[in-house]
Amino acid sequence: MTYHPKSDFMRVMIERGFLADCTDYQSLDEALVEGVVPAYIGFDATAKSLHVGSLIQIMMLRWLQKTGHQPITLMGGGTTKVGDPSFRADERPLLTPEAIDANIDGIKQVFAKYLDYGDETNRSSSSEAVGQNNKALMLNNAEWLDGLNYLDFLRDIGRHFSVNRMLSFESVKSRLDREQSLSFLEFNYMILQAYDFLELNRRYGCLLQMGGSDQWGNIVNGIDLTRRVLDHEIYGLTSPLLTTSDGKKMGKSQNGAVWLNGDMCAPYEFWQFWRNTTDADVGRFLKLYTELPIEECERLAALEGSEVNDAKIVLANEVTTLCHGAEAAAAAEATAREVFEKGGVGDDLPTLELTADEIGDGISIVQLIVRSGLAKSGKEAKRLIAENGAKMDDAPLSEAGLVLDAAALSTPIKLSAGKKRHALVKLA
RNA sequence: GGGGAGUUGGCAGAGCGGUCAAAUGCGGUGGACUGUAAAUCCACUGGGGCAACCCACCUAGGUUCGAAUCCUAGACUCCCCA
Repeated sequence: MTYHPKSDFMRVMIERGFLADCTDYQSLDEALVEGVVPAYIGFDATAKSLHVGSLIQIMMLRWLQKTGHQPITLMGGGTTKVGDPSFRADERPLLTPEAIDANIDGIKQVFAKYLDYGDETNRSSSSEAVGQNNKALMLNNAEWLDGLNYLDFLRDIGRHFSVNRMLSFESVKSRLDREQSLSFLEFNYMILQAYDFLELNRRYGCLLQMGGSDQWGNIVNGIDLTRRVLDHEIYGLTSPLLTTSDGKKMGKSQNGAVWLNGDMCAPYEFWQFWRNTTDADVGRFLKLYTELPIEECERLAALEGSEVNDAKIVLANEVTTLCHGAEAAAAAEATAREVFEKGGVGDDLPTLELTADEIGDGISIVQLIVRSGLAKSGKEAKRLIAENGAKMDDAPLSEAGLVLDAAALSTPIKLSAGKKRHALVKLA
């Protein structure tokens, strides 16, 4: 990167590794110097929570606000009804409108922790707020997509799109090359997303759309459309698509996706995810996911040998603090130290509470392992036991048929799967 | 509208009447080595059940002593022609 930005925002993006590509570095940079730039990122409501894969976008919005600009979080209430086909091998199952609304409610919760939306009264404010402050805006594209009239839309918007060009986008090419079907419904997604950008520019003066590099095509479409319809020049900026250094997709743990909502991924598990970062990723992640000064990130990343573990603890603490608060981070760290350094138990371990009713005459150890989340199925639990990977209070379980009664559970027991995954079981 | 090909475990992809829960690769889990790292090596890896055992190769029927494999109908996908 030879470009030297004048704006704080661009400087941070470049320094910290957020920048994959930008449609026009210089003009965007100048706009950022001149005044408050409203910028948006869209989030589709395909699940009740976002996961760490979206954290990089959230951090971009946070930096945007920190450097004096206005973040707009756009919920895809309308677009989720269509489903983004970009770089996907198959069609997503269609979600019901109710499910989408419920997902949006879940997703919204997390943003309040990262962005300042101002007072309730300001939150839904319209154009009035724009340019006057940099309070974040929470919007939903269902607002303008739900009521669209098909023919009007085709005539006003559709005429600006060339199917030839749409087919040439990398995001759908692989799908077509693999001879997988791409429904007309999905094919329209990029038009709707482009229209979002147009509407956000028209209504809120939004100048910039950000997103992962998989969104490049969709973003560029919005820029082109806005130029044609409104003759406004607006910008796009993408972040690299993150994989860990060992080539895996960002954000998976043994229990699946690492969610940002606390009720779907406990702070302790969240903390563990970061604590287990691969050595090679520590520096990169510190810059992207924490707000520690660059020099500090680099110092920590340079630690040698087992000392990088200290850097990983800092990383876990910082990221967990942003997402769940300082208290939760401290509790997670305390539990981790207790469990891993002393081989004991900690309050923050995933805990399964059973009522006397549930136990009845006794409950099998296999069931306990499954219900505490250490195995996905009974078969898996039994396999674990057979391979000596399952432990109860640190003693290997040898008997898969073991049944525990209420008396055996009168004091909490610790179940372990391997060396790293632990859970507590106790009476409610 | 007509013709052809296909649908197999988390994914990719073999199998084409019994020895098939089903090759192989990826992914995942456990173990060894370590630093709660990476790389490497070893093992395991469809589901339910404490177990006996049961369910399972798109769906529903059928033929067979016996079907993922054959037949019929249906659903979905891809290709070619109009």
